[in-house]
Amino acid sequence: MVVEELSDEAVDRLFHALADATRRDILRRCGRDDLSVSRLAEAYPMSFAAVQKHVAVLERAGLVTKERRGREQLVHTDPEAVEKARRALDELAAAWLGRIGRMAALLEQAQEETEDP
Amino acid sequence: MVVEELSDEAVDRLFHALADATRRDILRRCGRDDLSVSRLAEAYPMSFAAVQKHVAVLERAGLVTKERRGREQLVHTDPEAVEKARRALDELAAAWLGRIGRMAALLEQAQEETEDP
DNA sequence: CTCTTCTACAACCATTTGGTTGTAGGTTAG
DNA sequence: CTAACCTACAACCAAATGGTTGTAGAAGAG
Repeated sequence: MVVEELSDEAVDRLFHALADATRRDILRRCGRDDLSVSRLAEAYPMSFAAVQKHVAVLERAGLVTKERRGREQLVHTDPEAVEKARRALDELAAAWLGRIGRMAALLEQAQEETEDP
Repeated sequence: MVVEELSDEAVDRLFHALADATRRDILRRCGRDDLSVSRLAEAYPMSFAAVQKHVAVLERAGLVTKERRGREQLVHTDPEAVEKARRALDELAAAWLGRIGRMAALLEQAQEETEDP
């Protein structure tokens, strides 16, 4: 897997897509099972078209892909997507917590005990 | 620090706040050094009031806090904020990547889960 | 005290977002 | 073939976003 640099716009789209409870729920559902858009739409108190738009936002952010299966379009969450988001967070953290030397270790080891001054 | 559960609205605010390049840059700058709002405003091609609004968004999301210092208001990023965002991502990942065994190992290795229900 | 600086906040405006309905095009079932 | 189903997309609307300017209040500097 290639470690692609994420542009500002890509990070914008990523976090924007994640900033909505319905879209996060779609990610969860389509992570467990690939679902068609209309199957998804049954789960939410909104129109089919609205769900279609949410899926489009997720797709533009690279969080899901669609695959034609007959007359249905199956949505499935990209397993690498979470890594992209995590990497974006890590880059931010590396920059903004640079003054706390401890963060370097935190990044390598991901997380450890977080309480000492 | 207690591991607080993040409400849907809190996660919304978190990711929404992160979905803007100017705000991410503010986080970086105020991670290296606490800066007053007007000092920050000098760095961006927009008005003081606009920067003030960005800081307010970050503050509502819990990513920064403001501390009065004389007539200035120093902004500094909350070192725990990145952990909150990371935890939100981890919870999402745990739910949506449950079917991919590989991810479980990654999560365990990346973050020692310190909860017992 | 007076002047300047820093901040807060209201009012306003253009654009985007999140929702709706409606229409049209493919694809499968009978 | 015809009917039913799934999807794509346009047009529209209310509300939120991201920006502006302007006014007013606190706090330091001189």
